[in-house]
Amino acid sequence: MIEGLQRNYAYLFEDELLKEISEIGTYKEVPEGFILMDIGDYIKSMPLILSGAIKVMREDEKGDDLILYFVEQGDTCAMTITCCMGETKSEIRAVAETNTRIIMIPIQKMQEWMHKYKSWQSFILQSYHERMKELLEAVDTIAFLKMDERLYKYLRDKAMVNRDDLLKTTHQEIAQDLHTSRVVVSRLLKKLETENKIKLHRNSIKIINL
Amino acid sequence: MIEGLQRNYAYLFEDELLKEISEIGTYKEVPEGFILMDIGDYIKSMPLILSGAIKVMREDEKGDDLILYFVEQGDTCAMTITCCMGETKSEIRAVAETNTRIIMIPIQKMQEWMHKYKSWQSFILQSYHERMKELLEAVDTIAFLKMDERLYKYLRDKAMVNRDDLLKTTHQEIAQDLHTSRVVVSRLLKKLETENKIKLHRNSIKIINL
DNA sequence: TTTTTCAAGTAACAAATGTTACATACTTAC
DNA sequence: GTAAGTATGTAACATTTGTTACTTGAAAAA
Repeated sequence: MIEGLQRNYAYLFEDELLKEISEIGTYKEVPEGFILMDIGDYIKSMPLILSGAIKVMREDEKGDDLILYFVEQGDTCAMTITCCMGETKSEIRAVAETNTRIIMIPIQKMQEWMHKYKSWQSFILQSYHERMKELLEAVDTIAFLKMDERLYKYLRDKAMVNRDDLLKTTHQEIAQDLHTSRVVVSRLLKKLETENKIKLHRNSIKIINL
Repeated sequence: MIEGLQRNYAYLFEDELLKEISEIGTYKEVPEGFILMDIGDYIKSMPLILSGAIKVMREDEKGDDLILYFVEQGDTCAMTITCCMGETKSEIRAVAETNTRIIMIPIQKMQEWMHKYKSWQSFILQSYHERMKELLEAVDTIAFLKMDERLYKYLRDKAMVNRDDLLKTTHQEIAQDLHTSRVVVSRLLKKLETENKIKLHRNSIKIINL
């Protein structure tokens, strides 16, 4: 368990804190598609990602989704911090994009360490900063890009966190993530194919020149 | 100077911290339209709002704006905290929506107080939480609402922070805030008027049943 | 008063996105 | 094998949003 911790967090945290994390945190492996946190959940622990990736989603009144961003190893979910601090409900849904290994830290420790370890405090504040920036990037994408650009960006981001330029997915799933319809996605994917940016297959999409 | 501080922050901070704030912070009055912070600026102090309101904006590659949210008295700009902590550039533009009174806190103190005062640490984290929530609400608005709904929400929000149901503004200004065109705004305003939600005049808009 | 400037109204059209309906082809279950 | 289910392709059309161009009317300047 401690090896993934070493690899991703050793340069961030002092040894004593790393030791505490490995003693107190609970190691967890979750499969692709696993819902780590849902909208309205009360959060009692925060995840440190050892490997894999997490998809952060927002939901509209009708229950339809919209992807905000992906979070990768070495990161945590800043919305969790927010929720833990304020003891409020989650505003987002976090879904494992790939098989993912995490360490869960209970919120009491999280708060305790804020005072005890300067590196932990920096990490928490830094995480907030990162997530704020990602949220702003999500705003840019949604507000300023047209759907074909959003789609291409989504495919590239997804390929990136999956470390694979061949995406196993369907047009329907993509449409759900982008909060649009399957027909629109098919149409724009076809366009991207004629532009030689992707290659379409059944149940998969290959990204050219990732 | 200390009176606005008392009114908005006395219940949040211990007396000693309030005293430090009033000694160290610099009082500032800025007029409507004043740019408190621009994209790319290096931030050396953070503002505590005593009265008034601030409009937080994002910019696209072409230099066109988009409003994210309004910040009111009793709040601070969480993006500032972010920037101060990380010593990075501002990601947003902050413009005084009304005449606004603020206290500026230099970043050294800001960090020092994080360790010294528990109430300050809570305030900072709480501010992050609030701003994160507002950003998510902005995402909802941009991603899930149609332009007429966004427009109506904008008008109501603007009336709220101005504490006036008669808005002094032009269609052009609204279009810039919503990242659309004047013609679109005029069209939808007309529609809102026929729905008896607003009343249009030259250079002003009256909100019915605010 | 006359002229100029600015805000707003509106028509006509273009582009982007969303919707419905159906065809086709691949995969899986039987 | 055949049948059923699923993914994709595509046409036709509706709606929303963006753009251009021009008009009207109010306010400000001359």
